[in-house]
Amino acid sequence: MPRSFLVRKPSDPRRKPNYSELQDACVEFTFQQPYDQAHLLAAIPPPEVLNPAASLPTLIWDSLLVPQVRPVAWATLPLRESPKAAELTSLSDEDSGKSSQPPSPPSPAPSSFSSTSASSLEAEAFIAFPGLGQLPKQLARLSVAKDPQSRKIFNCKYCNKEYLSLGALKMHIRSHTLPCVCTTCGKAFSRPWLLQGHVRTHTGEKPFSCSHCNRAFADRSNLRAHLQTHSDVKRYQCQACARTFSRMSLLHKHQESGCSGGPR
DNA sequence: CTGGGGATGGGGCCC
DNA sequence: AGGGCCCCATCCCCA
Ligand SMILES: [Zn+2]
Ligand SMILES: [Zn+2]
Ligand SMILES: [Zn+2]
Ligand SMILES: [Zn+2]
Repeated sequence: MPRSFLVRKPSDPRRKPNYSELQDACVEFTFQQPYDQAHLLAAIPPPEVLNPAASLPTLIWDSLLVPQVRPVAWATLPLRESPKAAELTSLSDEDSGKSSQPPSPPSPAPSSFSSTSASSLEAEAFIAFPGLGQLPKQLARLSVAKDPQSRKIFNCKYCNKEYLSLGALKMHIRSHTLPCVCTTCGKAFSRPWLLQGHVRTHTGEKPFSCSHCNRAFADRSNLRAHLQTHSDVKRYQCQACARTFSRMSLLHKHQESGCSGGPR
């Protein structure tokens, strides 16, 4: 129920961000509310289920600017050197340069769990399941196998996903342990910056503003999506009717609702 | 019903 | 090696 946390304060737009709320990042915390179901589900994502090739959006921008032949389906590959990225960078420069963090105060390093080495995995497990005794420890223990090419494979004990690096696995495990907890509402997140973005929903801080219309956003990605609305040529095109859309989700809606547009 | 905003999850890259 | 940050993908809602 993400929306339930939406606390906008239109009458108090310039309220100073309560950065003290960030201190609670990744501290011990006992879940007392039934956890958001969607959140739990998201914590165990079967990536293969998430529309593998259902969508084949044509990024008009990219196809225009990157003449090389490549599968349209992969047109969403990150192209950091593309003009698109350049524009984003330039506009975000107005705010805070390259950093997505607003003028950030000296953020206290979350120390309670971020000790390095594999022991941090266990620490996080205990944080996430304070009442489960030894179980988390076992769950968090790494299972290292080897694939046919004799590379190490790290399995997540929560969902059995495989990773080729310990770092990747550790990062993933955070999505189970959710060590970063908002003191305002108790919602937990896998990473500090995710919590930080969430805290903005409490503070109303919107560090990313559109240079075209002065509208501000709390999230850079949402600003990016907004920028599309200023563009004549939208990134996502329906292959059947050639209509373009600013968002993948809109293209999906269009296709699922039956594209009536004649072929061309 | 469509478009757009809000919120959030995760992988990847860079320092 | 790990933390931070970036970008993408989605889902949910509302005007
Ligand atoms: Zn897992
Ligand atoms: Zn909160
Ligand atoms: Zn704008
Ligand atoms: Zn169409």
